[in-house]
Amino acid sequence: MRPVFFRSKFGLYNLPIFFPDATKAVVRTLDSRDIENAKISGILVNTYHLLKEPGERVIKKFGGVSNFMNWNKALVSDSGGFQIMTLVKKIPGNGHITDDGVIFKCLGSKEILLTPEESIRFQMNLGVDMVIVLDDITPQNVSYQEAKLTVNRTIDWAKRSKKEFVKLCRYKNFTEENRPYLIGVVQGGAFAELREECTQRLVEIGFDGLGYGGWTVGKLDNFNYEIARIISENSPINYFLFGLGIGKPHEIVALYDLGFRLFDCVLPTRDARHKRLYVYNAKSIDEINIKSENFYSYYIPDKEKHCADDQPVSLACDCLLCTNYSRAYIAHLFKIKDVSALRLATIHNLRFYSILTERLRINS
RNA sequence: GUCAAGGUGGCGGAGCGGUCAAACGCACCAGACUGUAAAUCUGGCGCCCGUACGGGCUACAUAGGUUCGAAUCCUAUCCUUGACA
Repeated sequence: MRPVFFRSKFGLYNLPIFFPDATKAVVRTLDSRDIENAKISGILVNTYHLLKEPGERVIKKFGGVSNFMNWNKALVSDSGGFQIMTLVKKIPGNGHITDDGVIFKCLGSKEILLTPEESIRFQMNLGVDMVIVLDDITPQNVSYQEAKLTVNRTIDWAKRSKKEFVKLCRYKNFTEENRPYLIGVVQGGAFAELREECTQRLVEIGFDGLGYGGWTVGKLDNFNYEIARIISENSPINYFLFGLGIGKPHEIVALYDLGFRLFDCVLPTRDARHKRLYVYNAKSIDEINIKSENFYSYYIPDKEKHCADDQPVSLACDCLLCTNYSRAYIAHLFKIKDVSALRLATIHNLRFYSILTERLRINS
């Protein structure tokens, strides 16, 4: 049986969990109480971005991210692997990758050297409940040989990460019961054979779980569930399977069925800021049927036709927005570009996702 | 009443003889967003036909005129604003 709890230093949390991305130790437009009030039980912060700002010195002074942002629930950090993809590989001149690690030069700031060991060490200092190893993401549309190189480097970095992790756990006197989780990340692009090999070799190294990055998935509805299945079938049953950067609500439902229990994604928060609110096609939370084909749709609050709509955004929602304000009001707030629109919409979309995980628990 | 400046697409506002269906901005419409360089980006936006390349029609206050050609020059009229009476 797949894990049913996630152990945090603040307690146990039921799975599945959706972690909104609080990349720079903030879910954009929200404060930590807002996140809690959306019934979110965990967030994900980012190694690269926190290393850059506010930097290790500040985080250390607070004894970790939880104190820094007064967040008292589950906390996960990402390794910076995704930034290797988006900030270095995709933008020539922004840095370079070697077998040792990666150097970020971007955005006029000081150079940041990130090695697998450094990523682990920094994440341990963040005080997170789950640490993710630095990986070398397989870009889209590369040859088998190129993909193979990223897999090899990912494996090599995973070994070094594990070694560093064990060393630090010993140094910090962690026990098996209170140490953070450590998860590896599977690469190999769309090559099933490479994905299988990568999964098996990571399992040999030994982790608490494996991540499957959403970045390399196909476009739109062509989500590569087959790769997810390969990872699931080749990993131990007690492993956490983490859908990194995943995803749209129906993708989460589908991956849950494949054994995935942890998810993080910028979509609900970014979409909220871009005026796309998620709405369950149901008259109440109890009537939500996530098994149905079209269990949700979007509400775009900038349409003129909504300017006088006195209904709530969603009847199947108990968030701050839906229990207090009309569609007309949120449309108005967006129209006049008041920042409260972003906050209310973000809280709403996060509550949509926390309801989604609640429904998954009920249905399983 | 005299003089001056002006009247451009839903709005603001460029253009001041041809490359103008008219820059740019706003508004509006459509789309994107997946381990956050993102409160962002892309496309459309007179009417008709075509998926598109494109073609046709009507337009820059109104009516005339000059010119091969006018949103752009001239005349008259009607409005707007300011100054002087």
